[in-house]
Amino acid sequence: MKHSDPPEKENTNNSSDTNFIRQAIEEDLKANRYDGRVHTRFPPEPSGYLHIGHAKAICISFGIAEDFGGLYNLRFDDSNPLTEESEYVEGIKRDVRWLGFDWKAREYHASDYFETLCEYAVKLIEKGKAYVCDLTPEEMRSYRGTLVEAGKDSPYRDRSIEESLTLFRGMRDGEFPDGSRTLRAKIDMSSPNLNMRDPVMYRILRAHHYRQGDDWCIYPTYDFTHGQSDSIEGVTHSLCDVQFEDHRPLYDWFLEELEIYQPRQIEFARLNLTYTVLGKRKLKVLVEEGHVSGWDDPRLPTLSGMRRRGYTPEAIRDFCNRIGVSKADNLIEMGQLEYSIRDDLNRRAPRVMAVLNPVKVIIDNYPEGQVEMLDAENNPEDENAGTRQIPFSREIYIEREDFMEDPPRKFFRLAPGREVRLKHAYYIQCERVVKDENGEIVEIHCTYDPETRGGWSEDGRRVRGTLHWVSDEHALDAEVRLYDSLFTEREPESTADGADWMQFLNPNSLEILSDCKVEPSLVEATPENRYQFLRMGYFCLDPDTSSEKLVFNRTVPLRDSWAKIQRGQK
RNA sequence: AGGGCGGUGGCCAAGCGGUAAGGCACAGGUCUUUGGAACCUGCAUGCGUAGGUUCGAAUCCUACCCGCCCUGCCA
Repeated sequence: MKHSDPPEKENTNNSSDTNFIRQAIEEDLKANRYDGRVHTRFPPEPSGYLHIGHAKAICISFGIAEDFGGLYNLRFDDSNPLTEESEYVEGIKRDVRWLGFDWKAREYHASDYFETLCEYAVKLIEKGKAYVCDLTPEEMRSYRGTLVEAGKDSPYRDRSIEESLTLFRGMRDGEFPDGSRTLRAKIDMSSPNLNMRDPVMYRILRAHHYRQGDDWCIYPTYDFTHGQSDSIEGVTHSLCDVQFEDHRPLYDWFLEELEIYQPRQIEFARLNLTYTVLGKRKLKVLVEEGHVSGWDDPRLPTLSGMRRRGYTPEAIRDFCNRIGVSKADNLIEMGQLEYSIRDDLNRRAPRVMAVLNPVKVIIDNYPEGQVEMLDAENNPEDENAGTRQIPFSREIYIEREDFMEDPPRKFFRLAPGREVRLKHAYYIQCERVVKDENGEIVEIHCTYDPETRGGWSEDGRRVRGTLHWVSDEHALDAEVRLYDSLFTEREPESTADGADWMQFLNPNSLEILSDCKVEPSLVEATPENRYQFLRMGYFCLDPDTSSEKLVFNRTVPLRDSWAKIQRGQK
């Protein structure tokens, strides 16, 4: 792989082209450190689904490789048979592919290196750098020492090489019970870096591995697997979370003692997002305890949830580019993510009309039984999007909140005596309202001006408000699901009083509107299509849709300066 | 308390000894057949604090303060 040109800038509004990792790689290239190669990897454990934090990591590792004309691997770090399943590897692959990355044939599994890893272990034993230890887990913990006190050498530490070799073979051959012995690296029990205090390399564990079946009863630990896997794959730059900074000396120690190829590890800060949680274990709790409907619940920051909600891969990648890369702790505001999805969908999503909280409008002077087909542009941001025809008739629905009997100043919508424009249709003026016995408005009677077809008048009359609407007779019924943040706290995991994050679950994170009216063109909607419901936000069809019922998810509302004005008036 | 890593506006983030980029948010305004979008303007005499070096410091030095991570046979 020959490197020549600096990374291309695909977006000038980001700092990704100058981040410290790219700088380090440029320097390595200049120094010809890896023969001009750039080869990265993304190493998930198949024990859960990917979330937006993983998307950041993927965009960094794969994005850098792409920009430098290098290669990238997708490797499953599957050294713990207790938590891993094929279902997750399939889910992860689907999500990475959806994000738009193609790892070609470079799909690897650390479990495929088990035999090699075993040979590595034997080599370290032979060098006197590893030993079989008979300490129980409790004993090992007490021998380890504390953050401030050195640990003590295990009584088995000076066992002969031959004995350790025999014992390790016995471990592998299933001669000892689970957990009875471990293979440990012989490093330094007094190291201030706890990872260097004779870490465990192998454990005895009779568990079925989703790929290796029952071939093994010993499994390597992550620390004895990860670095060597990168080495075996010829990875040049192992980009990871800052939490592994402390492990780097250990990985380097293994690689040096093993005398094998050594990649360069560079750490960056993981993503944190306001009003949600991103820990894999926490997401699992939410799913397993039924607080959400599944891993793809649209309220979750999982990629499958975001996909179902209507997020596009382009928006997610744009977001990842915009937030930058550094080592400092960060908490990105949800608004940043919303900006990226709105920016993308504004340009691409066709506009349609849908009334979420319908109230009937009767146009008294419109001929009964008449139907007109009106031209409507599909997307004012895209000249090539074309137009469609929408039916107009005497009885229509408008948004309940677009009418007020006694409106405040600055309310530019429908009210008694007021004239507004029906988008793509006519000007209408409110004449009177009909209420039911509870005082609820059931009908708004209006008159229309036939001279304003298309929503325009020759006389230069100015109309401030424009409403969306759907024709009663032609409308499709739909359910619309509105989402709010999953948590009520900006940082549910670290509030001032240290309360448990679960208590901040937002009870109103899902609002179901079951009596919505949408324009007829939406019969053709599929979950892949995203729409702007005019003035309401961006929506997409949910897979829960059946032949009886259309179901839409609100991806994100439009920015709403009217809501802001209202807030200011209160 | 030991080790590792951080601290630049409300949230991110450039900056690499020559006098604080950019984005999001926010505030005004223009325009508008979406109260959307777009466009314009404003938004750090200041870079955790205190000293020092220098003609010149966010950048170098010293001390201190604060935050995060590390005591699984999880990854």
